[in-house]
Amino acid sequence: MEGRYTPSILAKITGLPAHYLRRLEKAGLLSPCRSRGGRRLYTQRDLEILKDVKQLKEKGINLPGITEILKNIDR
DNA sequence: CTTCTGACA
DNA sequence: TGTCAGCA
Repeated sequence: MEGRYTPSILAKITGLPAHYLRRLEKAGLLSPCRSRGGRRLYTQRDLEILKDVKQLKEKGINLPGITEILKNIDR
């Protein structure tokens, strides 16, 4: 039942641009999967992460800040 | 059309 | 963080 969210969907839900999702992935705080051709598949798991990321960003946190905070939580 | 990657400002 | 170019 993992929702396969395309970057546009996450961008809509999280309000983050598709490219920013890539940045989070590089930060190591996301858990994306790789599908056919190299397309990314985000799941409900990513939704939870992005939800936290969004909240932290609203607080005025940036990439490295959100990274260390979210990396502190293990689910 | 949509997504991915790399690079640059 | 946002935008550009090229590619699949």
